[in-house]
Amino acid sequence: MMTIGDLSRKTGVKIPTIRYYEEMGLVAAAERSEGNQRRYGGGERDRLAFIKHARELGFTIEAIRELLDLSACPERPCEQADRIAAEQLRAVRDKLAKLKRLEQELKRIAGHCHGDQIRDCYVIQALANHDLCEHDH
Amino acid sequence: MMTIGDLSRKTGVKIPTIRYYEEMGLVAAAERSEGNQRRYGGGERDRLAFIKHARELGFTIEAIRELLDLSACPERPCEQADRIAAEQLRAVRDKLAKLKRLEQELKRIAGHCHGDQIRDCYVIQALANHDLCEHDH
DNA sequence: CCATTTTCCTCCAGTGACTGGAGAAAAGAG
DNA sequence: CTCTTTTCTCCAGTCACTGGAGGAAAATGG
Repeated sequence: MMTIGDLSRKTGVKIPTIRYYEEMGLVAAAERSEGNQRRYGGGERDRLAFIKHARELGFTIEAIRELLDLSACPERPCEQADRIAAEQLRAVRDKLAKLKRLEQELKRIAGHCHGDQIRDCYVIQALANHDLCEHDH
Repeated sequence: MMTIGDLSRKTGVKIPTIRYYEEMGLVAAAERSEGNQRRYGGGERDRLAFIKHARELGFTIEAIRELLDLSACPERPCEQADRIAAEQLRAVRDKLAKLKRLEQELKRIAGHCHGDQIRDCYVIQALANHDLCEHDH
């Protein structure tokens, strides 16, 4: 049996975060030692690793909850899991598209300033006047 | 003089957000009518448009505060403004790089599932086993 | 066995940038 | 004057943590 510190070191998930996941119901309330300290087995380590991986891929807590519920039912169809992953891919692509537009605009704005003083600063001017932008955002 | 609702419609910034910006000190505390309602002039509209534009480009409130302070000093050098914009560009590029990696991995994971049941679902398996990933994230 | 250090417990507040609801007061229209 | 719309303040919630305070349990060293 591991302490919460052991589990934290093994998974790279911070201790308060583990407790937070417990509070959110992503991991079951842990067994306790005589002195009321949490004790974990290998199953919890795997579950936490799953959660960490999903978080790194940007899944929300809610999506992870669904994925964990699904993974407990091996005989169910995997449509829903595929749907959740596809949805996350779409969300990431949306963000990517937005960020690419921002990058373009910022690159233009940041590389465009040839003034010395704020008076002539293109950064300030571009922010003050939306018409100086090439694309909308 | 505009009411807060007029200002909101003209700039596209929601009323509670305008009040929030006032609380944060991005816009000065507005003049008030006899009945204690906020009243705005064209200067505030321009300032709010500046803030909105900067937020759309992802600048933090703190960065915007600095940019606004700078824009009030036309004779100062514009190095700092350029630095803030360059820093934001860097932040956006960092996020872009991370998201691109996520996109790759999610695309691979989401497009890889040929099972019918959760038992064989690649999405679930990939999340459970980090070794199935091509890159780190 | 005891002292010290490390780890753990719970509770609570803060992050960033808003967002929205409750309840009351002011403004505008007819 | 009434009715509706808008505004006011205050406060709580969002998301996913993060960290501090104050105290108890566990591990380590002698």
